Amino acid sequence: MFLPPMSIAETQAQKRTESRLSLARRFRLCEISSVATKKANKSGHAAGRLGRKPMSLRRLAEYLALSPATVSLVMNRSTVADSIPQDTKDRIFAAARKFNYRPNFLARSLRSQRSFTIGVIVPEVSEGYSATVMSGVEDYLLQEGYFYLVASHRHRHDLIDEYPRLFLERSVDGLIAVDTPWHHNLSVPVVTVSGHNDVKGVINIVLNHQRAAECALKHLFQLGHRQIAFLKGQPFSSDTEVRWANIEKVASQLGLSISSSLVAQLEEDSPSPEVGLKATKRLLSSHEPFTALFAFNDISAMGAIRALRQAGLRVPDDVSVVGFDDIQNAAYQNPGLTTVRQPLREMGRIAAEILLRRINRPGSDFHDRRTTVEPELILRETTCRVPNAARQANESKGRKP
Amino acid sequence: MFLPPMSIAETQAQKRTESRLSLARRFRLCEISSVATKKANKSGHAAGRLGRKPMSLRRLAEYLALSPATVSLVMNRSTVADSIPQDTKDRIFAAARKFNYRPNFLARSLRSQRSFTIGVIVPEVSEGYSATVMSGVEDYLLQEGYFYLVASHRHRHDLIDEYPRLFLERSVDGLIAVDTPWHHNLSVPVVTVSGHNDVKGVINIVLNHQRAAECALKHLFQLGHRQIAFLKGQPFSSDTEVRWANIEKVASQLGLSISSSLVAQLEEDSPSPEVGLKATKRLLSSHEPFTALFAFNDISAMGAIRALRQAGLRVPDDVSVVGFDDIQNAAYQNPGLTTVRQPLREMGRIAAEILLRRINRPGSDFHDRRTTVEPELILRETTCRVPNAARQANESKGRKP
DNA sequence: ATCAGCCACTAAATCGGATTAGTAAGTCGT
DNA sequence: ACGACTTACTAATCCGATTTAGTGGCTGAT
Repeated sequence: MFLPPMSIAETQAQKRTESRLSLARRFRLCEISSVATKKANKSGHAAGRLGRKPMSLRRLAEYLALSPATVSLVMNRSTVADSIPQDTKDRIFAAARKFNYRPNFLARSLRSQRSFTIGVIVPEVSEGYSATVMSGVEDYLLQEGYFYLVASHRHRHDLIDEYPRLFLERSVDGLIAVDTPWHHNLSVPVVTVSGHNDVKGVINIVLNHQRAAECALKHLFQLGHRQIAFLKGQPFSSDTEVRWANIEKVASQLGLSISSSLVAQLEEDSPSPEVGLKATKRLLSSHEPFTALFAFNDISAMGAIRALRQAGLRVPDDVSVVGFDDIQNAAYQNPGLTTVRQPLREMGRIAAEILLRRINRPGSDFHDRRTTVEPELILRETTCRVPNAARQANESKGRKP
Repeated sequence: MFLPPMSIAETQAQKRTESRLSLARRFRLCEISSVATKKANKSGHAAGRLGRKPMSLRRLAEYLALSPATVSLVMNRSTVADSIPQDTKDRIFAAARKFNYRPNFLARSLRSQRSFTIGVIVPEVSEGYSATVMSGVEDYLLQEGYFYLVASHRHRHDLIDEYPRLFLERSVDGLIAVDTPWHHNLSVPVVTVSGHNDVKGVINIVLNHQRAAECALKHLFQLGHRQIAFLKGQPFSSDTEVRWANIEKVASQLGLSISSSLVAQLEEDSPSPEVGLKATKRLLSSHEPFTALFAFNDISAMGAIRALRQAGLRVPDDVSVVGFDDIQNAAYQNPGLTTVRQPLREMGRIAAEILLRRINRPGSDFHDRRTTVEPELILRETTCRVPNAARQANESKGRKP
């Protein structure tokens, strides 16, 4: 038996939703301690004040003239404490409240071998993609009484290797890796978001990339675009290859041919649109005409738009642009960016949910190694029907072969 | 004596920069363990593999036919171990490497009362401001061998109260609060970033808001703008009041009068430019003319630009816009956003640095309760000289009173 | 009368390492 | 030859909980 009170209640009413209970559990803690601190403050900064050591189980037991064992069992609502009369229990709770007793987390974790902490490894916290996923992860974790440690590897291989080790050393109960290549086989459950390496025991949360490619390409196709340029992701991004494979697949299904000189790979490791700008310039320098561009993400799409503008092309009149991700302010670009939305927050939430499930019921869930979420095309203002001149050119081109 | 080896080296060479040492320390750990895992893997998935329990101090001591005390002292390079002959030490290190021994963090922390973990509380992880600050915080912390827990309060007062408590319960060594109103007086060091409440014992990292106001207003003033509209921050944002006070101060120094109908306060709690859009619409509905707008942040500036466009006004030709923060893609707006840059990453780094200093040398540093960083005006394309018609109107207006 | 069973607890081991106070054996000086 | 010092360690306590295996006293059934 471990973690906050209510364990009994949980066993008894296991059918009720877990999150409900966790909320209740958190609320209780909160209520108890806020009442306690108020009292403490009134009675002349008793506890919780700088310098004063927090109440320990032993001292609480001494005060109550009981053994630490009894107090612990009662506080944790262990079944072993069933035989303890209600008024003893009440005395214990009252004393705990009075001294604002909170069990030492480290001691507990040491004993129970559970830290209620998980590690999250991302390329870079300040970047929108990771940050949004984290936000979803956090949402679920905190609700369930877990906390998380974060580390950004910034695509350095040594750090990608080292951080998981450091996390394990700190006894995390599990790990979530976001957009990070994963080869480890660790002793704790791992869930990856947009990880595409098939390591056994690791569950992946991935986007339906086939559908994503369809969203974007069908849309452009229907608008009459046939000469489409692409910004392909950086080699280190774990989505790059799958996404590209699906683009090729869908393109061939649509009968679209992809010209290799209309594909530019993003290169630098930077969260700036600059990366997209440079790639698009390379695209433009090939002088092969195109009427639409499908970017690897919204950030690079923004850079692409700038490059196109600088080259005297209008967006969308001359070139339509489709982004990917639907980051926070994609809607507020000028013009508003048409993009393939990834439900990033949800992906984070799901990752956290699956991870906790695996932590709490080890052994199960080994079947669905992959969980897929669906993209959505968000129509805004960077795409339009291919201009007449271009269309004619396209059509005649289409007729020739 | 605690934390990774090298403590002795640290004492001996205390004059050398600390970060250097920490890096060295981390490198050593890294080197040792990677070598060890390689060996382990070669000799048939010995340790580190799923299921196998990690080596403990006791078992290591047994293997060496020494007491745990000896091994601990040697591993920690305690001065007490000075008298132990080098070959015994070598045997110990060799064995530790062989079995990939890593001391249990929880046990250590429990004993030494230090968790080498700090808590970071932010309004919302996925929002650019907090995320960028966190990135700076992380940078410094991980370099120094610390990890951090994160919690987003989303401006809910109950969570702002509760999370610090939960952090303390988890024995964090210190706390960083980003853009969060702070009234607590906790038992661990606290550093706030853009916190403006003067709680004793809490150090604030703040922007030089006077200079920031000067940057923006002087710039607009020099371009001839006299009728300037303002988007004031949400009441819950801890920068709102200071910033506004400084704007008023600088405006009066410049002889600029601020018309109350040209001030709109941001209202909703959302990271979307929508908030700025709405406020700007309110501004426009007053029908009082203005030639420039100074937004509370870049996000709201983006919304403002959209609102202006929708009202048929051109940016910057009809209305100049200045943002605040210089977030990631402010440069890639169309047109590029002129803004007052806050060195957010640096603020995070500094916060972490000061926090660790206070943790490691308690009692000192109580003097400088406030550390100020400097803003910088980033000129881009959303500001220009006030148009002729407006200038004439301004001038005649200026002459009248 | 006796034995089973319950009640209300508690002693003691455990988690894994840090640290202080010692101790036994050997060396050195006088 | 004896005390002082050094060398090379170790025993024991502590950090603050959790948890198992009891234990003594009392009740009720046979």
